[in-house]
Amino acid sequence: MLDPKLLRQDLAATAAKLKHRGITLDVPRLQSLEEQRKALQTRLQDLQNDRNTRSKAIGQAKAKGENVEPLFQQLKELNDSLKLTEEQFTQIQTELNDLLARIPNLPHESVPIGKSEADNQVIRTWGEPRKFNFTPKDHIDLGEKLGMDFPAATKIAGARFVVLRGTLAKLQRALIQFMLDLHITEHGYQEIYVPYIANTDSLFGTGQLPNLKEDLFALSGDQNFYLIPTSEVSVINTIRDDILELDQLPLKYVCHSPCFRSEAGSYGKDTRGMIRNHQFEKVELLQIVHPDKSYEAHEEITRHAETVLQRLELPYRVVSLCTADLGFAAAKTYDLEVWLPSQNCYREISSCSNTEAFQSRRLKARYRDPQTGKPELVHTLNGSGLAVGRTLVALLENYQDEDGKIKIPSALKKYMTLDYLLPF
RNA sequence: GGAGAGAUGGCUGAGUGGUUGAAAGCGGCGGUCUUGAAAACCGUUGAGUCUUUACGGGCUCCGGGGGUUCGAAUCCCUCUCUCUCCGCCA
Repeated sequence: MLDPKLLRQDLAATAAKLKHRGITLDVPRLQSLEEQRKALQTRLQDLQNDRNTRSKAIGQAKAKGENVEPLFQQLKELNDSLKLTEEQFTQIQTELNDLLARIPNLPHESVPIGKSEADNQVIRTWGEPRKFNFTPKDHIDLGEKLGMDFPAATKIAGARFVVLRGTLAKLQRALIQFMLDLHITEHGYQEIYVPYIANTDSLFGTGQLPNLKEDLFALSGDQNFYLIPTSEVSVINTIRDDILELDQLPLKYVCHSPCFRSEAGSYGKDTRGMIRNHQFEKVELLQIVHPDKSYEAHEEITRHAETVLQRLELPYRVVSLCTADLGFAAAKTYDLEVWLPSQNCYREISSCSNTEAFQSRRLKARYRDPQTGKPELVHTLNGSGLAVGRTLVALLENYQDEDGKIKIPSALKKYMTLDYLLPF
């Protein structure tokens, strides 16, 4: 959520920044709502003040044994107009809040301005795409002979799921272990295990609700539960409503979890294979930091995710998403894109974002400033380190040989204890 | 699933319709004393929000939501969560 003060004091400038994201603020409506809010709130509070002092007076009069009947009558009348004002105020406030809750974060000044993903900026490229002396197969063809079973998954659940068997399932597990160990022992993250189901407060806090409801799997029943689309939801919500001490910062968590996404609106995109599934494994990096440190942390978290690809010797590039391509909560995002030989292009495998105070404001997640003694909003960051399903895809495609064997990169040897995945 | 007990500030914990945003203790911060420290003593110490250039002032908040009342932490309804006992269970 944006700071409501921005919309009061700096509405024109804020609207201009959102324009770069392709968002048009209804400025006249916001202005009018804000004016009404202000007038109603002032009136309401005056009336409440009046009621409070008069009620206290009744208490005092009663204690002295005076006749309080006339006072009652006055207050009843006052209460009528108070009730009316309260209703009007609540209505305006709700309308304003609903509007505010749907406004995305403002892009950081360093974010390239653009109209579509075509305007994303390549920051750096690592590694050389391998030259094949045969036509490389895609992961679906390769996987078919390695234990990747889509028909079985379709029977169980439907499209956009996968069953993995044998060494391929083990390879996925090895990737998870490898990533966790790397981030824990070399990058200083604490491992954390969390629920994969979250309530509406949590999903509002990280920004999936109300705007991105369509992307979520909702559970039936009267509890308003959702499957998490990323462990970011669960991990970041551990600090909801908290006031942290300064010396607790930064908090750095690494979390492996499955992620569940409805992929509504992506019909026809990546329908085959493991690129875009309803359920996938992810190792996620989270940081909760002092506001002055968040851009430093953003570079760091990106480097941490890159390290995974470097150790696996997978060519990739880092892309700074332009204003039009930023996610709802992000002020700035670097995507990591890995080379996929079958598609002859780079594909997203990680997304590292600084949400600044956008999430923490929704969450009321704060730290105490020792100078002033006052609570201040923390900044939150998230980065995939990495999406495991897509890493598996990249591994198969980049490490294949002409016979469909897959070489295991040396970084994984300790977890796999074999040199090749062999087709059967 | 059955029976019962709870949810109050950073923590422990009192409060039961009226000057209670809340006793007391602990913790935190400031001070006195001391060469320094401890102890003791004194003071101070919740969050959010509105308004104001500021000083200040107001409003809201005692798990969430709703209700009764001139007035609710306190009474009623409801939901959530926690604890104890029984049953079931990976």
